[in-house]
Amino acid sequence: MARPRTGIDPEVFAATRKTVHELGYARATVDRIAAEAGIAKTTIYRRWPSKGALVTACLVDAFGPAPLTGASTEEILAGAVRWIAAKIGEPGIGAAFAGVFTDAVNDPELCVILSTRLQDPYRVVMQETLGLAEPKVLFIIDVVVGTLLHRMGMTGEPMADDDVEALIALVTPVTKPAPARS
Amino acid sequence: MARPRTGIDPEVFAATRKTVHELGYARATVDRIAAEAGIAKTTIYRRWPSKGALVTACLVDAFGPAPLTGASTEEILAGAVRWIAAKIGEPGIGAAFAGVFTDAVNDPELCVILSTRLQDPYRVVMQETLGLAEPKVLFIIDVVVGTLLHRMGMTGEPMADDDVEALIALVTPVTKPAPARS
DNA sequence: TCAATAACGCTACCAGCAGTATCGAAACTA
DNA sequence: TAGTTTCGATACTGCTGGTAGCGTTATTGA
Repeated sequence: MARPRTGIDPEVFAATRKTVHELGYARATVDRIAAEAGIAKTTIYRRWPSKGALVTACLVDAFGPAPLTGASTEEILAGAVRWIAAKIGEPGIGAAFAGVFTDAVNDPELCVILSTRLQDPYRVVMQETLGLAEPKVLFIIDVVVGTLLHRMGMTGEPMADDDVEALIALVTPVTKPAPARS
Repeated sequence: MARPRTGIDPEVFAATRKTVHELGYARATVDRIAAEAGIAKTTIYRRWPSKGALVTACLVDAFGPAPLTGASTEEILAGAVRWIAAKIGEPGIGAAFAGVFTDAVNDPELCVILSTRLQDPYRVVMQETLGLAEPKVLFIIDVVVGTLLHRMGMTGEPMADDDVEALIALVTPVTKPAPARS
């Protein structure tokens, strides 16, 4: 093996985040990201099949493992919501997330990548940690992530803390067996 | 005045919905929409400033006035959620909505159009009918629309009825003055 | 030390799409 | 009939995602 696939990935991810933060997802062309990272565009396409896949990998790298800690189910969920809200509020992350999500709507291949690489790992861990069935966890993810992205997309700003707390209060009852409906 | 600006708008909207339904938002090019409507692309750009503006106008036309009827605040809200969920589930509507929303994330001008023409009218009516302050209504819209679009984008299918009911149960407490938080 | 090899940089290129410009034709008005 | 305004058709620009080909560099392994 020649030229070891030098661990440039972190630099590419950093360049992706910076470029998306400065220019937005649409104007963050692969050319610019490559230039920012100091590599050639072709190198990016040798490692990721598409722009969406690159940004998805960048998001996976940026999010890291979910901090599912707490004394109770409520605390664990609350911590997870605050964590994802903070992550989406980081420079470039929210715009990148909304961008790939947007692209994925009409790109089945990217949709699979997004579900598999980004959503599924967190879904599985949440099912195990919270002891909930898959449909409920999927519903919670829809509500939490959908709300955060909608706010981000409509206002351009991440959701304020008190609204995040309101969101936590909103989804907490879902974890309980009988959602107190008449 | 010559050639009366014949009311072709309905046909253009129908062509837009059909094309987006068949091809998705990204592949629904303005050329194709114009061809489907039997008019020239230039005519479209004489009436709407951008593709996003066209689709937004198409959505406004498709949604129409919100049916805010019911005996109580809860019933009004529940009816509104079922209505918007059904609309987003209609062929082409959900994809079009997700598409413009996506485009708007990195297009400030389109963002303004989307907020002004589509969201604001419903927000104002909801404030008046439900007797709620603007931040609360915005929060409800974020939760309801964000959740529906996230489900649509991730699965490609509209949200099932029982999940819509769960969503209604989720947001109903927000309308009450003291959200039952310790 | 010296090939062989694999990944890289560079340049050029293609295809598709949003949006613009131009001009002749049609249709309505007065 | 003359004037006005919109429409259709065509051609074009600019940008972007993605691909191809080729020379180059650095590492491996003998």
